[in-house]
Amino acid sequence: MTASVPQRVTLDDVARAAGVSRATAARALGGYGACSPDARRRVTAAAARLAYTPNAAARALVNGAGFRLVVAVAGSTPGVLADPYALRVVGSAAAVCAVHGIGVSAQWLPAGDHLVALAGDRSVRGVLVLNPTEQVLAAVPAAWRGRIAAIGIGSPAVPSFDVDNADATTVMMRHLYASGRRRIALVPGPSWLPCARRSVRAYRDVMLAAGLPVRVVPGDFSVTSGGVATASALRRWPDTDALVASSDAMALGAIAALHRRGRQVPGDVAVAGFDDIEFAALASPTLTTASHPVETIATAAATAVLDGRRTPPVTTYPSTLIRREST
Amino acid sequence: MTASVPQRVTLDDVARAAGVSRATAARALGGYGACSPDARRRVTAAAARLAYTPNAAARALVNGAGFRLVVAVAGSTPGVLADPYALRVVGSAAAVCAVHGIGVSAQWLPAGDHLVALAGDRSVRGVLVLNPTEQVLAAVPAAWRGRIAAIGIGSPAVPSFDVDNADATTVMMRHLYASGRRRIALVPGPSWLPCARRSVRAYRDVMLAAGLPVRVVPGDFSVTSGGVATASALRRWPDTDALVASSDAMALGAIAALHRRGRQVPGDVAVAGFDDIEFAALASPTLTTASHPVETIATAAATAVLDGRRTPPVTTYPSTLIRREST
DNA sequence: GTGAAAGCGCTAACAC
DNA sequence: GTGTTAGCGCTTTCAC
Repeated sequence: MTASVPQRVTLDDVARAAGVSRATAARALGGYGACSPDARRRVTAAAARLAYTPNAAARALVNGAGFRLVVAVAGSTPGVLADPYALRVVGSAAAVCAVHGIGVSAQWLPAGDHLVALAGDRSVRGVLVLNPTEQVLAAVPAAWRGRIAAIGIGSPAVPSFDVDNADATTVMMRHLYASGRRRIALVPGPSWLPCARRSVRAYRDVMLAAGLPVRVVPGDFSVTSGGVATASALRRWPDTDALVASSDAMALGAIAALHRRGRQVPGDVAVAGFDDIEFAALASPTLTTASHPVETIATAAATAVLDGRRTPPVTTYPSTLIRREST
Repeated sequence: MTASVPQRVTLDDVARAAGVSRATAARALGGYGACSPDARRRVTAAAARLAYTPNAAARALVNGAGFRLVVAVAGSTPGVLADPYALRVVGSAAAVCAVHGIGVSAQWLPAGDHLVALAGDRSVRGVLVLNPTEQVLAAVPAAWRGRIAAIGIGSPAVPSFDVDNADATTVMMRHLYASGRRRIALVPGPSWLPCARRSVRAYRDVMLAAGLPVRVVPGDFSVTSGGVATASALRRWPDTDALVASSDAMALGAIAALHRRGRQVPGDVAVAGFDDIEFAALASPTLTTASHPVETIATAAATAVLDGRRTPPVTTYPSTLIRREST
């Protein structure tokens, strides 16, 4: 260890060391304006030698770029911030931000118009909206194009990064059908969530095409709601022989509820989840589920916002069926 | 919704609205210099009316305070960033940061001297070190006092925020002893982790005081390591009648390993965990564990760093025994 | 008690 | 191709 607090190196120091003006140094480093190869070389060398790192605050101040990525989580309660799914997104974003020398802050998004306030905040470099609704996206100011991305559905102004949960649902339904299940109930996420409606649609399509009854009991992704939905499904349709839940938490809650009622899994009722969390493989029976590449999705979305590149309107990530004992 | 992109409100706007100078407005809002009660009232009212939020970039620039809180996670691989425990800390910090208008970035801390680089980075407002070792803390520059906190052990320069895992271990040991267990093995965290050594010490004290054999097989908090440690413990001490793990993940891994070997839980071997994660209550058998107020701890540590208040050298949070079926 | 003014480090017009 | 200059929004002396 040498100096405990290294002297801060500014652009002025670099310029002086390279024998040029500050503006030239900025151009050389930024690579935008005109600059002689020689000057560029000298500046680059000086910057490297002095271990120059630009002051992000000054940069943010002058060009209003902002210095934090906000992860805005839509949902009905502030508790959505503690959701494991949201945490994985925030964690991935925080790792991406570290590389850019900025940070991520997380906040609950009770309604779309809160996004407008963020747009007016100069400290905000960009926004990642988690689980947005059409209303939330409709509130996105046009000026935010390129500085916002959605994990969930998108809109013309907001590129979407999401798992292909319609396909995942279809694959899961076919798997259950192939293994002889016919009275299959779906426990999707809350009905206000567009991706939950996507799963319902995929489920309906398969069931109707097979001439089977449609049975949907919405949950909210939580363990508790999985138990409640299971109770409700069994009450309404006692002959149910399979339960497809849109989260592993709900599926695990469903298994617990079935066991409490003396039903065998998968003997009496097959149960499938979604996410492939670590404990899916530890449950008894081990849980059949579909993978959900949350970190990949969040990293891509954060990178797209921070790099400000043009992004396709929708990027879909595949989900893989993982067969275990519960089906 | 009115204007799509609200005009940014600056201190100048507030000052003008309140009919005072910018300096007075700053003093009134900051509450430091001299300021007449009347001016203060007018300024406060104007700020509220205009929904003024200070530009953190400008503030960071002028007083060099930085605009991100870095969560530095010590560990042997970058994978520690994806650990559920680290994610909960980052998530809590991100929520605290949102209130302050700044962000959090997360990075792996392979060695203590990486902290020195952070100290030289003016964009860094403060640091939260997760699971530090004595070596890591020894590398903390003195100038960082008040801008750094540890979740785990501390040092004279770094205040510590941590759960009382010595006490938690002792309480758990007494519980097992009281329920008749005598051949109790401990599966603590990795031996480089000071808090793991604390648990071991508490465990030894109880065992030695009771004249019982000391049996320790370290793990790394993961499900896998819980299984490996269990196999190792059963091989070395086949008469083991209880396993105390320092994480619920390891305990769940231990239960799975025991079941694979045909051992009953808790009939043959009692198993206890630590953390009280959601799935502890869903496992079969449901898992006896001890609570770990991670969010409370992380929020307190982040707040202490961001507020820059004087902090006691060590703040300890209690853990509660949660009795379930596995013991 | 209050205002004027300097300056944090950087970018971007604008002259030369 | 390069240097000069004017701010970005805020804090903080220093006069008054």
